[in-house]
Amino acid sequence: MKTRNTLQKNIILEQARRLHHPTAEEVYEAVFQVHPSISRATVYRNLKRLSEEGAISHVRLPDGADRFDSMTQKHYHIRCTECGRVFDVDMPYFSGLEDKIADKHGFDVNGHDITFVGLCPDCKIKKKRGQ
Amino acid sequence: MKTRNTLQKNIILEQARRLHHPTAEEVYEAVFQVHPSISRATVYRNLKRLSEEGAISHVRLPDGADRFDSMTQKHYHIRCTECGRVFDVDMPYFSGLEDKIADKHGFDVNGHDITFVGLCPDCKIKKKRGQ
DNA sequence: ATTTATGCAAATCATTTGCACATAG
DNA sequence: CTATGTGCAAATGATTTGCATAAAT
Repeated sequence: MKTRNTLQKNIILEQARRLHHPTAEEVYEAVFQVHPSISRATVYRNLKRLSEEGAISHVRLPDGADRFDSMTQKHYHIRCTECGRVFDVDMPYFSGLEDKIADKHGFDVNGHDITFVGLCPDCKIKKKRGQ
Repeated sequence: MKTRNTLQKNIILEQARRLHHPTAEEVYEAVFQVHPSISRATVYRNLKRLSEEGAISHVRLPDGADRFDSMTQKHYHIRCTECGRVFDVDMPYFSGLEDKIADKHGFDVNGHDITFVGLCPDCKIKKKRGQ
């Protein structure tokens, strides 16, 4: 099946790129501002297609809704336990990590993900203020 | 609030420990065999309590339902992309990993998780047979 | 006796799907 | 023209919650 170039798809890509690790819902809200007849299903479908086509990447985290990222190279993420926001981690990617475990388990290891959790700078300040 | 020792809680712990990285649904099914009046809500509530109390650990993965693990020390997991089963990874825990990123982001980093994905030995065989 | 836990059904949250209609190629 | 995409509403899957009743301390 060849994929088409629709108005909706373009706006969704634009907003997914403009926002910072948005969830599908956040993309929906942004697209809604400029194209109010958009439906959530269209946003979900296009985010899926766009990541299959490699225009964005689909970030699945161990908690909460999936997010989308304009940075398509492999890298790690950190999630704030307080506000839930997600940031890129500036740490080199462990390209050799898979090989270290393959033999021990008999798995064909295809990839890995590292997710850090912690308290982001903004939430640290809010917490300090609160007490 | 102090937590009570109920029949249900004991059976849930026993089954969660006996099974291998079960989902809540798998625990429910196992408990149902011995105590058919069990409700899913009770299973979810007790798995949550048991992991808060440290009897089991709550494993959140970037895909699919949460799982529970009798191995309560920190360690990594690998998930088969074909059958979805989860296994422990026999690789030393990176205890110093958080420190490496803290300064660059202003986060208070509290932990990390590594999830590997790949094809498990059983699914490798099934795939080979299928073609 | 009092408080916590259970079972049920309904609610919630993220995401997917079926289907009739619209539109890009 | 015809296949692919859209919008809607309903379905799905995982998990949580409100509430009346039951059981543990």
